[in-house]
Amino acid sequence: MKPSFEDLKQELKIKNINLSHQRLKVLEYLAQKHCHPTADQIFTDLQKDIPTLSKTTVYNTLRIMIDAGLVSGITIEDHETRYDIVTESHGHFKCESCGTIFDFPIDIDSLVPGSLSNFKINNKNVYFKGLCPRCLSKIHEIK
Amino acid sequence: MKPSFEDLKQELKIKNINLSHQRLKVLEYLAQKHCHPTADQIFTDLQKDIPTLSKTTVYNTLRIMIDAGLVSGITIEDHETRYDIVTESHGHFKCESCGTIFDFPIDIDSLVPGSLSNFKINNKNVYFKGLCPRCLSKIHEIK
DNA sequence: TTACTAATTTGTAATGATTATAAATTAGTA
DNA sequence: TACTAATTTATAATCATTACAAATTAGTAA
Repeated sequence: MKPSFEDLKQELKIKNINLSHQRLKVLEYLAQKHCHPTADQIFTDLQKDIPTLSKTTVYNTLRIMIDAGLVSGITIEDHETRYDIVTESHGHFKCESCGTIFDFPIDIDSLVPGSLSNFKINNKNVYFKGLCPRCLSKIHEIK
Repeated sequence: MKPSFEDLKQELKIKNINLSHQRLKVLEYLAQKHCHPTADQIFTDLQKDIPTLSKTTVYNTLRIMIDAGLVSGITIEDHETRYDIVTESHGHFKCESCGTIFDFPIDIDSLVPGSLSNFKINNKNVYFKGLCPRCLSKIHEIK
């Protein structure tokens, strides 16, 4: 269950982060679209609302949100980071054909291996790669 | 258990990939050092043996090995790929302080979630981030 | 060996995401 | 209203990776 935009605004206030117009728009975008956008996608879409928007601001804002723990950045190859409102434990599946990222439920906490008992684990990630149902069916059509 | 350098050479022969000097050196490096090096680390170290080595060759060779299924490239943030001889299922832990990557045993196959039943999964990855024991003890020393 | 062809390597330049920097703008406050 | 700090913006820099084309090397058949 994703936190609502209102919840997120609350969080920022608590952490003493100013709620500027640009920051709110970026956060709203992430809260509403659950599509794991790249920084560039966020920039391009928000530019329609905020014509003066700068890409640097998008990057700055994402950094601030990540540091505040509201947003996570995930990298699944392709040297492009995708951003996501932080939610409960889930895995990511990236389609190698269309690039879409899908969430899937997984109990990552049950994964804790005994061999890391002396490590401080801050962050756990599970990601799979392959083909999504839509791209699979396209391949069948071609054949 | 990592495959031996001889096993890997065998694999390449079977796949009809020429065993050039440069390719063998890259493969040998990965088979001997289990340190998940970056392309740049491989290049810098091998340059001592092969002064004429080009970084492009390192990238080319890694691409060929990945396509052949002998090597895997992992990206854990930081927009730098690290390379690794493909072995049985294991997770990766990256220390956020020193950057070292540690392997840990984990049964990734048991993770298959029912919600991905219509997806074709080619690749499964588990990575954690945090602090390794050595960096943890350094922090304690400072305090 | 020699000559020819294909594969490989190399160096340089291009790409593209991200970051650094500093000036311009905006917000907050007394 | 004036001042200060925070934020945004535009531009340039960085850095891993890729594209490309020339140079080298290897493989093979005469």
